[in-house]
Parts: sequence; C-alpha cells; structure tokens
Amino acid sequence: MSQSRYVPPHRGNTSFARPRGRGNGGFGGRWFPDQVSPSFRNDNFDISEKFDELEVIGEGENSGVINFDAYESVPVEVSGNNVPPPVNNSFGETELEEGLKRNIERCKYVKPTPIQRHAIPIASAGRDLMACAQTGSGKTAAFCFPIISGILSLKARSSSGLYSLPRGDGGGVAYPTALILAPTRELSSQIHDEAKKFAFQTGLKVVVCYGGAPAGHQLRNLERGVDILVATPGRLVDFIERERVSLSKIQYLALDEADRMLDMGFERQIRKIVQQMNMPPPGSRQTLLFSATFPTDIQKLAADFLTDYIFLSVGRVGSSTELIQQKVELVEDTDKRNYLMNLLHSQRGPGVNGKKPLTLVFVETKRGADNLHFWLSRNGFAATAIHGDKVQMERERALRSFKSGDTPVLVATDVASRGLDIPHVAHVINFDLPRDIDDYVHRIGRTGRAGKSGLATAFFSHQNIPIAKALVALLQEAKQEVPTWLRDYAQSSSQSDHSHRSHRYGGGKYGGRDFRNFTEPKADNNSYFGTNGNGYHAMEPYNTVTSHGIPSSFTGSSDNFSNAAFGGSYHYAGANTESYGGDHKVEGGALGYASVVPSGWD
DNA sequence: CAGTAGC
Repeated sequence: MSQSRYVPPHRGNTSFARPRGRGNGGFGGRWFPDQVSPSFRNDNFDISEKFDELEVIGEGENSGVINFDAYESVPVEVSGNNVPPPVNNSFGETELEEGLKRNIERCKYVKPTPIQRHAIPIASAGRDLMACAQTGSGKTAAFCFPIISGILSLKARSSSGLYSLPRGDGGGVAYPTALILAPTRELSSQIHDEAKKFAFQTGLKVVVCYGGAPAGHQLRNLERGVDILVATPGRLVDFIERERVSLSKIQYLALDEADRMLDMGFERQIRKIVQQMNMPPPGSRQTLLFSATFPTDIQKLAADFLTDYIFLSVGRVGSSTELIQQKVELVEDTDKRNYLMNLLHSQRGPGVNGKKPLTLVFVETKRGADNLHFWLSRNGFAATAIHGDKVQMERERALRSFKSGDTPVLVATDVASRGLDIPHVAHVINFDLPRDIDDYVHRIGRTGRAGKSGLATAFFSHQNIPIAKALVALLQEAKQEVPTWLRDYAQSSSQSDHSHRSHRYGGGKYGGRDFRNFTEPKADNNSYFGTNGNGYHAMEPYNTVTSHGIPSSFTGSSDNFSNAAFGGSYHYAGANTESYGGDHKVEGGALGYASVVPSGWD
C-alpha cells in the first residue's frame, strides 16, 4: 500500500504532531486560544511561531485548529459506482504527491477532516464528484489537494516525455490546467491564497482573476504561466473573449459553492464557460462540485457537467450547525434597530484576547447595508459595510477592517454569505432573514467554523412567514430550540419550503441526498433505490458495483441523466469511521452503466 | 423582488 511508503517530511518533529488543521485551511499567522474548544487550549500556543519560521507565504487569516471531536459523529452518504474508500486518520495515507504532503505538514494539518477523508481518495482516483459538507469543515483543501497533486504527477510524467502541458505559449494566451470558479471576488481571492500555500515550492503557478481590480496585473500574472486559475465568471469570460486565456487544456474543473454557481443569475455564465468556451467535455476533464447545500433541482442541472460521478455528503446538508447556537427572535421591522443595539451592547465586553467579538450582520439589500452601517456609526459602534455597489477597494478594506477587529461589526449583503473564512466571528445576526433557507445556512456558517462554536441570531418579522416552515425544519435538524410562535407560523402557513422551489429537497429534507437515489424509477431486482430511511444502512462501501447496463427507461429520458451513473451507496455514522470497513454490510445490488472512458482532451 | 458577476 502506498501509505507504507509515506515518509514524513524531515522537519516533522513530534511537537508538530497534534491535530490541528484548517478551517478553510490556512496558516496560523495569528492565533487566539479557542474559548470554546478547551480540549486544545493547552497545546496550540506554538502554531504561529512554528509557522512563521517556515516562511510559507503570508498570513493565513483563516488559521485555526480544528476541533475534531465536533466532527466525529457525522453521518456520511456516498453513492456512485466503485467508490474509492476513504482514508482514516492521516494525510500520509493519501496518494498525494510528496511536495504537497510537505506543505500539508507545514500547514500542521495532520489529520484530514471527514470531507477530506472521503473526497481526497475519490478525486485522486480521477472521479467526478458532487460533494456536500458543512460550512467550515474544510472543503477548499478537499478539492485543492487532489488538483495540485494531480497536476504535479502529470508534470512528473511530462518530464519523462509522456505529456506535454503547455503553459503560456509565448503568444499571450494562457492555458491553465485547472479552473476553480467561485461566486464572489473575495472568495476567489481567499481560494487563491489557500491554493498558493498548498502549492508552495512545487513549481505550480496559481493565478486569480476577478473584476473590479485592474486587469493588467492579472494579465501579466497569466503571461508568466498558470497551472491553476481561480476566477469569478465575469472577468474570466472577458479574458477568454479577448483571447488571453484558453480553456482548451483544462483537465480539472472545480466549482466552489456549486449550487450558487448553477442557480439563476450564474447558470448561464457557467454554462457558457463550461460548455461553449472550448473546455474539454465531461469525461475528458475531471469535475469537482462542492457546496454546503445542494438542492435537488440544482443537482439535476449539475449532472450535465459530470460523468459517472460520485455523490458525497458529510453531515446533514445545511447543518454543521449543531456547533452553532441558533436563536430566532420575533422582531418587527420597526424594532430591529433597537433590538440590534441591545444585542451589541450586551456583548461589548472583551472578547478573545481582549479583542471585541466580531459580529456579522446580514441585511437584504445593498441600500439597507449602507443605511444600517450609517446608523450604527452614528450611534457609536465601530462598524463597516460590504456589498456589491462598493468599489473593490472599499470591499476589501471593509473586510480587512472587520477581520482585524478595528471595526468589529460588519454589515453585509449576501456578498459575504458564502465561503468567506473569517476567524473569530462570534455572532452572526440575520437582521433581515433571506428568502431562501439555503442562504440562511451559508450565512450562519460564517461562525462556528473548524469545529468551534458560534452564535446566530435571526430577527424574524412578519415578512418572513414564507420561510417559517423551512426554518423550523432546519432548527430541528440542528437540534436547536424552536420557539412556539415560530412553530405556529410554520404550521399555519400554507407555504411549503420555498415559494417557487418546493420540490427542491425531493425525498429528503436537508438530507444531503443524492437525487439519483430518490428521483429515479426503481429498477427491478435492485431494491436498493428508495431504501434510504433514517437509519444508517450499514453497507460495504466499496467493490459493490459490478453491473453494467442502464435500464432503457433511464437512457434517453432526460439530458440531466445522460451522464449519471447509478451505483452503490453507503451510509455510516462517524462512530464507525475508525473501524471503517469492519462492520459494514452490503446494502444491495447496484446498477450502473459503463462510464465514458476519458479520451484525452483535444 | 433581492443578491453575485466585465468592461
């Protein structure tokens, strides 16, 4: 086995060997003892100094030690054909390239999070993947590691003459090998920072492109060569149309916040980039989709981009949230400001290390953000605001000022709701609740990251009745207290989950279910479909899928299913992870069809 | 309807 070959990097002295890791990954430049994870309090003090010593690029804002205990008992669902087994307890077991492993070690990530344990072997095996995992549980590394490792091994082979991987061709056109797309500029920037750390001294070049910043600098970076391009859609399309970037050599495509990227407002751009800009088709590239939420209707859209993919869900979709204490208060619009003021006053005491606790306040509109920011400032609160009508410099300044604690209150629109890893956010306040419950999940996920606890307070007004039902379901799922009045609203409202998407959760609310398992017609003699109850069906996780051939009823029925594979599936509770494979039984038969064999990319 | 996203 490859793990016996793994040789820890030479500088791995034992004082490093303790669980620590990433939120969304990062180097611990600053680190504050974690009030809520006392189990690690005594052995973390040396993170930053060890780190700085290594000169590994800059300051990882998203530093942090993972409280692994918080993740030990999460449910996992995996389905698809021939699912590669997870690794257990260390990155040493993975088949990642040595250069990357060295950086992982430098990052002090000694132990993969659950999403990493499962996703890395799947992605390393070259499989397409649709993955759901809680906010703050380490998704960025989960897709970055296999991509970086994969490119490194391609290059290794290339030097022996097997592959030719063009980078800038001298004609001013950049040919990235991997493309990572994200829905906001700040998130792209964050992913870029992370990926650079992971690719440190490997020779790989990571470049980021997004709007609102001068194009010249980004273009110069592209000209110097790019292996991994991180981008937001608009600027990328611009560069492609100007023929400064070509996607014709793409072998890895990752969509972070994938459901967002395929939702209205982004879907067309993504389809254009992926399907109409010369990118190799599914089967000729590897596609990785990650998010904390993955509504059924979006899963169906996403299937267009994938081939014989594996669906992976770690923890309830839209949940991590047992770590986040959620409160819902009945506050009418006219009372919100006073209520907020009281809340902020009540938490004015010194926070971690004498810093004020950071509070992130979400509002519905850009104008609302400005108004509330102004009002807070006038009332003596050091606040700032971020939204899409601000110029990029202001956006970045606001974020920086919030992270540093200079302005411990940040008023934000949904521009800040997804992916941003801001350490030490103690409290997320939904001043205005979003219309979509998934947005709520992402917003509160700005706290309670990397296994730490957090607090989320929502102001529920009359206008929010449409999401009452979904909110109650979510609170129950996360084992939170549900106010009686809210339960009443939920029962009285005829609204189902959403105004126009009531079917989105298909067969299982928040279940992180693979839609292929409950929307497909049952295949005879394969009773495995539709057996997903609440229990954990103990299953043999791998080598269960051997059959081929797809029922004719599947084949031409829908574009959405053209690439889908229907295969084995397993669930288990995290309690079983340590003895993985020991106590699982085969769940049932499997069916699938021969996957498209990758046939090169040009 | 809001929000994100290029000049």
